[in-house]
Amino acid sequence: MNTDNSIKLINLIRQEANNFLLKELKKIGLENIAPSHGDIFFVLFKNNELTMTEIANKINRDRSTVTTLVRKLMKLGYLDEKENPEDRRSSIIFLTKKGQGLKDDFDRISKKLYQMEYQGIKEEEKELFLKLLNKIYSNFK
Amino acid sequence: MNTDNSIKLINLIRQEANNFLLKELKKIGLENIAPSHGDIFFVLFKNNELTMTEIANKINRDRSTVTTLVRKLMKLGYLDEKENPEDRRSSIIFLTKKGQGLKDDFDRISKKLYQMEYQGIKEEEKELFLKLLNKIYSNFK
DNA sequence: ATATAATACTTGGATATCAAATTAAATATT
DNA sequence: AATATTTAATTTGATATCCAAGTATTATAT
Repeated sequence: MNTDNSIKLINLIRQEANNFLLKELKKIGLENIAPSHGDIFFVLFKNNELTMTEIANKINRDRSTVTTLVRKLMKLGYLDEKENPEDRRSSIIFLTKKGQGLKDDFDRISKKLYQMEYQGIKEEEKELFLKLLNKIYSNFK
Repeated sequence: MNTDNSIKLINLIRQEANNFLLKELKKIGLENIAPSHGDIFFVLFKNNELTMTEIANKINRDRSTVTTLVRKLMKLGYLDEKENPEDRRSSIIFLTKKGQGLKDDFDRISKKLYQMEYQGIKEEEKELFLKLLNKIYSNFK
């Protein structure tokens, strides 16, 4: 066999993980939301303040995409922006109180996701799996 | 550590694999094409004739999505349809000569993709990797 | 000091995608 | 046989996404 179905499986796993996350986000009141919105929360929990371009780089999306994603989260009251004193072309995006309030939920959901993912998989298998994912990713870059 | 970045890596690998495929498809004259279009070719190489619903199930897309994807490939001359004698609601989709002509290219590209993916990875590692992908997928379903 | 280039972001246009509604045909129920 | 339900496909409407083009600001080069 020259080929296998690993890429197909990767696509399927991604879909299932996304569906899981969307369902969990819905439970905490985040509706009509894409996984990319979730990614934005994650990078802001970690970094507090970021420009549009920084967010785009961290979540691997086009800047114009991030514009619309962030605008939506602003409209919903989870994010806000302020002037960047160092560069008037850009503004700084940050979490509002309402946005910060979701951190515990996100941590919990994230934990649940990985518990589900690795159910019945031994620690050393998991480590090899991660090693191989990293290797494969670098093979493609 | 409760969590890792495996899902993120899976997303990144998927993106890179998609980009690779889009680039390769462009080389053989298939432009403005999505990976899902490629998936349709693959299932038709394997099955010759399929209804819209059958294609949708095999490529894991909504039927309305498949409608537009197939219409596009028809307009480009790669696919055609004929009446389904068993059910007048549905029609049967099949590859034209032009579409069939892409089979060798697809096989070559597919081979190239997996060679790139598994570069520097031992056979037994690859097998465990596939086992784990299957396990993880079933964990999510 | 001024022109040019680079950067940050937005806008506009296109497509993939899905969900919900619609239409038509096949199947099941009464 | 008449009606109801299910199914196949499409249409409609919405959003995520990208790319290309545009605007404004900052950095660099002449």
